[in-house]
Amino acid sequence: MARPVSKLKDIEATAIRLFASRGLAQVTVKQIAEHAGCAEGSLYRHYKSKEEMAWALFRREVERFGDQLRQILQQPASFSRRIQMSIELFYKFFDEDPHTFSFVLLSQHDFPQEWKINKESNPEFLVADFVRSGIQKGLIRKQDPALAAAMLLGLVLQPATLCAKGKLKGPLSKRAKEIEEACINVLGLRKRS
Amino acid sequence: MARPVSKLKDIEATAIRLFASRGLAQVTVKQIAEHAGCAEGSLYRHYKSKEEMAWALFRREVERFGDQLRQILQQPASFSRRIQMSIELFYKFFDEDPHTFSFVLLSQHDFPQEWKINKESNPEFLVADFVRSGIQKGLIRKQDPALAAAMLLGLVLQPATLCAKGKLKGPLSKRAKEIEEACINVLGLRKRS
DNA sequence: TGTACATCAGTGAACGCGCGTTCACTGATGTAC
DNA sequence: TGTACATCAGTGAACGCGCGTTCACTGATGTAC
Repeated sequence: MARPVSKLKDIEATAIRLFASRGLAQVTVKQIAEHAGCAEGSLYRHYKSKEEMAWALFRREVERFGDQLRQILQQPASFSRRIQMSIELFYKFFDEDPHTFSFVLLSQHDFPQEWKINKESNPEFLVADFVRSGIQKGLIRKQDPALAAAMLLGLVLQPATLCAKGKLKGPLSKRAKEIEEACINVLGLRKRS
Repeated sequence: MARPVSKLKDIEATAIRLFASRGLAQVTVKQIAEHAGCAEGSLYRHYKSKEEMAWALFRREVERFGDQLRQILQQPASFSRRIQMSIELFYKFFDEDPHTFSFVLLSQHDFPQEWKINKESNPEFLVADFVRSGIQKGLIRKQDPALAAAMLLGLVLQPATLCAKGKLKGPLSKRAKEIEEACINVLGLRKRS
């Protein structure tokens, strides 16, 4: 029999919600405790510091997404089909849990230690590898994989970011088709691949 | 005869440099003063607070860029030519003053008051208007202008952001050609326009 | 030209608030025997 | 089954550091007459 469920989940969910809406630096431990309905000290039963908690949450969520992205990109489906599924995955994540996704998108620049994320689970690396393999197999136009990956990321992330800030109307899943097409155009996908 | 040049320029340049490399919240007034070679109190001769200074610098730089972008987009040149010039402008700004540009790119999410930027000088609005006019004149594929503008921004900003973080090799101006092509593909520019 | 005053940027010690963090205590639960 | 002890999450008052900001003072320059 496990111990009764702790307040950890409440604290984490609250922190993510507040971080997403106000930004890391503008959220105090006191506020997290108040909104989560617990004492300020509780946070320190689970994390060494506020900073460590934020980083742990960020990393966990990026890797959770990255793991699923890797599975999709490694499937034996066609190139364009894998692009389609990736974008659908992305927007499913976003629409299902906008708070978490906003948190990740808006606070990425607060974590200089980002590179510590496992390479296998890092979306940036995964996309670059995917592009590289596409070029190598002659499926897409010859180009710099790093730059192409950056452009793809921008194409997908920027609408999501504006959505998170309330500047673009959701849900994002409605936009998947258009963005997918843009990705294919940018990569210069040859027909029938 | 004007008063001798104050330390204002030093303070601003130093602040921008530090903000760009460590992030707004991680930079203290003490550090700015030390690196600028003046007393902590000096900052308050020119700005009400650290926060106000950061916002003023951010706004000034965005509007400075926006003003030039507007001039380009309003020129009587062809649609694709205006895209080309816009991207060149963007990367010229970046390459000429990477600190300032990194500061703007990396700290955008720290300013919820961003909407206060004059509409005429706000790159986001300008791009959306440009797309709208292109659709109206039948020069590009019919599409949601807000989404298309978001994608264009992402296409241009993401490589710059990765560059600012040292994840993509510069100078960006070398990449202008490829990114320009991507923009044209995304918009679905009809031939001879 | 000289004198008196106003203005303003710079100084740096001092201040005090707000914040993240600590810690002694509590009570609930698991474990050993 | 009962008893004694260990473990652990939660509590909230207290702490103290670091930070942004203030303020009385200085000296340089501009202005009035």
